[in-house]
Amino acid sequence: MPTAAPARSEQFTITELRREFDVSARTLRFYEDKGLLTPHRDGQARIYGYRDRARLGLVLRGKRMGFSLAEIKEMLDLYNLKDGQVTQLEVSLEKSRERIASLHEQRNEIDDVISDLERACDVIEGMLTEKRREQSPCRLDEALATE
Amino acid sequence: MPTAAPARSEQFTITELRREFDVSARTLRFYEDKGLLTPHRDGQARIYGYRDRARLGLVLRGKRMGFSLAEIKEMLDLYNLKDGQVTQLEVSLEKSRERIASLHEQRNEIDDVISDLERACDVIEGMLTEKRREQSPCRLDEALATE
DNA sequence: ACTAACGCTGACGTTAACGTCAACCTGTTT
DNA sequence: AAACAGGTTGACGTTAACGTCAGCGTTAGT
Repeated sequence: MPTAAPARSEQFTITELRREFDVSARTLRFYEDKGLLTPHRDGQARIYGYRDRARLGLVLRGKRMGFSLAEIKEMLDLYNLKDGQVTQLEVSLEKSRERIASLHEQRNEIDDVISDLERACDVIEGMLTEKRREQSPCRLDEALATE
Repeated sequence: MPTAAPARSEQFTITELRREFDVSARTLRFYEDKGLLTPHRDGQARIYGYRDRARLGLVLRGKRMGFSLAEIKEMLDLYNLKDGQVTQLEVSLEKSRERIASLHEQRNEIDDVISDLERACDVIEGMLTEKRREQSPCRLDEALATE
């Protein structure tokens, strides 16, 4: 009767996972040491489930955003409350909100950098059109002039 | 009167800068080694100008965004072309645009994480109100079982 | 003159996040 | 049986980004 779980095993070996996400096996084992992944075993071999696969995706996204593995773990643990006490839930809620706030800040900084770089692009384009117009017939002179 | 204005010197000592930005002196010297800052000297002592101060701000912003010092240096060098050759300008322009594109991606990922966390907050809040009313079992993992 | 504050230069230590390598097991193919 | 592909566990190496510490030189105040 308790065959509620789908017999369709959505399991991955370590190489499957590492190819899909383009990471090394060493990295996956390292993440396991750090508690970011928790595959079970078939004998000695690791077997990753759907959950681990999803978490790995989140870890890598976190990394692309510049978070440390410790920070990422903290964020992941927010999804894993299962049956926390009320106080634990409250703490998690506060942490989530802090994280959200800092992410908004980060977003704003990114916006700033983007507009900075866009202005820089405009300037470079201006320099390029100007440089191309003067066709530099005397390149040698210029080269010699600028020591 | 070719007197340079040393009266209100826009110069900073290492401790002034480190206090303003809350970094260590070691860090400032390290950034100098890496070519991110280029203070001149009064005898042995470093003297930072407005330019260095601005660059330091950009470096720290870049760090908050998760960039390595090498990447930050590349971005800073985009502001420093002065009078490059045409090909160099073209390269810089392309690099700037790539950087802008990747920043847009990063921004989108941040948005994704933000909405993930906001949903998690909603779920946690739901669990809290329910928990406070009665001692019912909670199932955050099922509630979050996105796909 | 002495000390305290501030600054400098090495040089070694540290942490995070892996890479690399050796040695081993294990099932499958040749 | 031998080799091979894929997996495992240590253990040590590496890089980035600093921290820390020792030793030394200059002013400024007492």
